[in-house]
Amino acid sequence: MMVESASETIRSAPSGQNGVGSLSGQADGGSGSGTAGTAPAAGRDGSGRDGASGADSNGEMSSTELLQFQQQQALQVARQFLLQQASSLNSPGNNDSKQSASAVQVPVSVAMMSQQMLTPQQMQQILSPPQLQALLQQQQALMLQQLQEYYKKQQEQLHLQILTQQQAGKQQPKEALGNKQLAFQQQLLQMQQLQQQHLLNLQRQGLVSLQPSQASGPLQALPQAAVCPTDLPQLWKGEGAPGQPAEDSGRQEGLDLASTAATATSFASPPKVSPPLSHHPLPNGQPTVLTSRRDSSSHEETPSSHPLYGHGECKWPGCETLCEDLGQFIKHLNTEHALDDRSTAQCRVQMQVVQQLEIQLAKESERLQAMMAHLHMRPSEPKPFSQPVTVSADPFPDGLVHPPTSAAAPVTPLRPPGLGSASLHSGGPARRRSSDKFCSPISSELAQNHEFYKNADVRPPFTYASLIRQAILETPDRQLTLNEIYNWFTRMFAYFRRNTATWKNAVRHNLSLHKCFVRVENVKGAVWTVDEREYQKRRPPKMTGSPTLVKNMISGLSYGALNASYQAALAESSFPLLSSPGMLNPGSASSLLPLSQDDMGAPGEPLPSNGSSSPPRLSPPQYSHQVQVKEEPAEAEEDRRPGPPLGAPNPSTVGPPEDRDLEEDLPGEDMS
DNA sequence: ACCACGATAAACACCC
DNA sequence: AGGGTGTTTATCGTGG
Repeated sequence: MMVESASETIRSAPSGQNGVGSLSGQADGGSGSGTAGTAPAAGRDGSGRDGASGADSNGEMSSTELLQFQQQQALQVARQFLLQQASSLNSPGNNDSKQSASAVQVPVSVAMMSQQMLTPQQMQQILSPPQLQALLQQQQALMLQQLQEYYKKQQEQLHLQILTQQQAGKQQPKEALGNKQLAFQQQLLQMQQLQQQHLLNLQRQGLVSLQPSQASGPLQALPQAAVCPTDLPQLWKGEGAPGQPAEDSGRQEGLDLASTAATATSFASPPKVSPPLSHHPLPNGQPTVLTSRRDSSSHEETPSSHPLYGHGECKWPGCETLCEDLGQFIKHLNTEHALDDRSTAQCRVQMQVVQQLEIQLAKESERLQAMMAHLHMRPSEPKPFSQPVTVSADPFPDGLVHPPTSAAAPVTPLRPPGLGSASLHSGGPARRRSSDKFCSPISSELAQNHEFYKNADVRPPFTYASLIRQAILETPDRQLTLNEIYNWFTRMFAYFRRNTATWKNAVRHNLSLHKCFVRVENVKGAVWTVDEREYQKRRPPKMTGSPTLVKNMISGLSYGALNASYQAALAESSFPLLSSPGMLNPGSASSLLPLSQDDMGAPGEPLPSNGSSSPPRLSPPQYSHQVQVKEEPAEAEEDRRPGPPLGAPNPSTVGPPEDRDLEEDLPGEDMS
């Protein structure tokens, strides 16, 4: 109890009287084993950067400095994105608890209102790892876009400066001019290199901070792929090679540039393009460069515009602060919208808004097409559901769980991270019982996100019962001692490396409470086994994917009007999964062959329509592969078939369970 | 409002 | 005595 008090604030709820929030509570409170929680450190500083506005001492800003300034701005924005993301991913507890208070008080746009109570942690819980990953990717993508814009502008400016200088230079000695041009071109080159490095680093940082300990985890590949490094160069290329400035592109901005350039009197300042710009990503994601370098933050009317700045006011969601000029705005941006939970949350919300809008757009487009087709306005190729649908529908229909890692990557910006039909809901905290009902099969989900859970301090979206069961089923002989169960928890989930007292108690509680867990006296003491039938019985075979369910699933993301059609879309796409007949009677098979249903996982787990017989429920290959490779070879395999238990009595046939079996024989049927 | 569930906390018993 | 293990009860929040 007191434990939470310290950290409990996490939940937006000011009145967190209830222990609910304690999930992470003790975690951060206690210096606890910050095994995974490297992020906390990273999280904080974000805002620390400013200061030294006067660094320029000269009062004049060289073009180089201008560039640096802009780069810094851009990078800072990017950094914030990444840091926020990373820190929130890594140490929800630490981070959030501290700042949740502020997170709530922010006025936000209408859209955000609905979400404003979602703290990063909640987001975490709401979103499943793949979703989080997708989010991250999207953020990165967005960020990169921003960066690219910045860079583009910088380049344009540079070119313009060169041009204007050329003209102005008529009065100057040619040599000087030539030098200047050279210098500029060099700068340009350097800048471009820097850009690439920055971007790469940023990406890497995002990854690193996301998975500090996993240099080569599957996750890592994901974001990179998502951001698609290859895109960047292309984009940059589009801007014109260093040697050949894209003069045209620069024209438009030339106006303001010219004016601003005028302010920057000393044009020819030595190309001191900061070589010091070491881009070594710090472990905590703090680019030294950004913080250390004198930061321009203030004075200087930076010529270029800012996506968040328009009509003299800050366009940050919910913020309409008036800023006279860009410089002021930048200042404002850095102070008011620095790295903190609030910004993070807002950012995420914004992303979701965008995503949902995109989905909505796709949906509406589809509808339009259909309408037009119907009206014979044009031959419509009823192209299968476009992006959103495929997205939401694909999670595991074929059992081919797209590798959370790689699959997410291809996900274009359209991929609604939070929309995987099955995962959305599930993302929620373990306590959400709905999670169990229609989230992906725990085993497959686990297999997919094994690394994620293992390293990220995120609470798995499964119930204790599911987890315990999974732990037990993962073993060859399907039985575990309590301690082994504990170990499995800690081994598999970073989250459970923390509040041990709490969850261990919960585990014991669950073991005792649920009939599905059977204690069997063994030579080596007592072991716990799973009575599949009981397990399946536990829950109502009710989740037919009713619209309401789906609705609820996304209710957390409600976006007013958007919702209606969006939900409809989602529902549509989800139904195939949720309503599959197989789900109605998942127990049938399992009741007979408790062991064969490895991933029956949560009963509610959406299973491919094959119901009982067909094996390809969920990509066996993947599942077994992952697990095998990572942790316990063979176990996974065993899962799927009544594999010959090694030596130990088959749990399902062990005494006690047997009795129970007799008692209730046809659970499956009864249910419906 | 009611109920089922799940999470959490805590008291208690038993055993080593 | 103390810790690990089990059991049980109570409370709370969520969601149907």
